[in-house]
Amino acid sequence: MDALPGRNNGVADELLQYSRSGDDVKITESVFDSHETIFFEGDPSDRVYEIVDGVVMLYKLLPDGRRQVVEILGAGDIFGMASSDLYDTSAETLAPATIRHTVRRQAEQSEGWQQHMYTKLLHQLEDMHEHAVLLGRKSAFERVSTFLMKFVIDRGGVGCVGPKLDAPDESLVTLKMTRQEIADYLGLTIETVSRVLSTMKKRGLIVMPKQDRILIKNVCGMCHMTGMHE
Amino acid sequence: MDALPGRNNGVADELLQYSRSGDDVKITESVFDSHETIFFEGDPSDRVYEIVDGVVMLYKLLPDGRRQVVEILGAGDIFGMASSDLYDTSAETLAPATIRHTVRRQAEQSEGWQQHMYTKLLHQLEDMHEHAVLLGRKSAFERVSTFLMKFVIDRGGVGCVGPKLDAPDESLVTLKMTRQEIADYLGLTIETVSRVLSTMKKRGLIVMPKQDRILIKNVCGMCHMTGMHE
DNA sequence: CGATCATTTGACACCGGTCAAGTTTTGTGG
DNA sequence: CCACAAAACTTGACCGGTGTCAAATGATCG
Repeated sequence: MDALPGRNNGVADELLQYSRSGDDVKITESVFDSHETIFFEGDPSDRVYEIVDGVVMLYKLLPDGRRQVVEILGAGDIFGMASSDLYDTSAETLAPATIRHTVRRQAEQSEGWQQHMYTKLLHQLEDMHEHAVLLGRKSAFERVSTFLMKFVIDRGGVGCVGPKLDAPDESLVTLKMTRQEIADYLGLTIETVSRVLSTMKKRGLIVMPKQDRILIKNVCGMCHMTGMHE
Repeated sequence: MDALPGRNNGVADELLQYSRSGDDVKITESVFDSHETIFFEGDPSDRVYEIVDGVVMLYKLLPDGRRQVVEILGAGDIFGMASSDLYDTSAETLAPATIRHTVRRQAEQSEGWQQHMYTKLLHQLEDMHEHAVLLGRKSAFERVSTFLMKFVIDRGGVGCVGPKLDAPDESLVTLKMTRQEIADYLGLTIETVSRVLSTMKKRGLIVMPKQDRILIKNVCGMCHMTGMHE
């Protein structure tokens, strides 16, 4: 999966910028492989993280093992803030990632940082609102369509320009999530995700040259299957 | 529905406290009846609101009318912040409410306000994570149980003390939402909510002296049906 | 090339949605 | 306070979309 389009995939300099107000603030940059755990739900929330590059998912587990992926974050996004002294989710990379971290207490003492967080958290909250609609009210087909559209840049949003006329309206999406992770994000089972993709293939809506490459043949058509248009 | 337990139901003085940094900041306090709309999704997001008293829901609609209630807010909670210049949800009172508002641009210019928002938004985000688990992974029975437990103060949380032994572990909940609103919050239909409550009644888990009064006969037992314990 | 894991596909069950009555509650006017 | 209408809620019958379980197929990596 490529970094999510839409906002701040630029240089990740927020921690650097805002943590300097203290005296000996240490910023550490680490490289993670794909599917490495950064922290677990319930761990002491003593660090905040910023994604320089890569993809990270936040998820929660129920005691019987059911999992819900609650957020998918990309370059420029920040995570690890917590309202208690424990993380409320686990964090795991979905793709190789470069991630900076610093001490949460220090970051939070910086006024500028908290102001920056205001913007970041608002975005995250609005994304969660949208995702709640998906989880609570959309069919399996609509969920997968919405998911695929997330990775099509500059399309499907409020200011969607629509397809260029008399040109194929295609877009190639490269997934960096397994079917299980997609299912856990969309509130479905792995089998349902697979079946929906197969149906889309059968109907000529997508082509799948590899399991993790999906060519959307008609972006505008796909967009109208998300339940969000018309 | 009573104000949600758990955090900041005290005096709502945040707007007052933090908006004073500008010179002629105007704070307006209004009284709303039950089921009055405060703003609609897509309206210009020029005000921020603080609940002094009452209950407010935020919801989103799909074009075909499907509705998802994404947040339920009580005294001390703040809403109307937006990352764009349009509200991403509609806001409507669930109970008679006293609500303060001020100009968003003015509030956001206040450093202290943004810092305060950091804490507020973190809480809201964590609530949304929890709600995503409910919407994505819980059965109808678990959803309704979880919903009812929201209104039982000091129980079911991480530090749950459990029931007092040799005493009935009861709790009376007064709902301020219609079945339709509960359904739209839990991602169910009105009929399913009704059926689950009837089943709980049949099993002696609850007593319903009125449609909006639910006496939980065994809080600890109810808590174990939320899917969150063992 | 074989072992292992991920994905797809099939058969079937069942939870929760849909549609359609009933029933209870609420609100209004006399 | 009652009569009536309207709204909210409950209940039943039925069905369809997803989940479950199992097997087959395809991908990946020594």
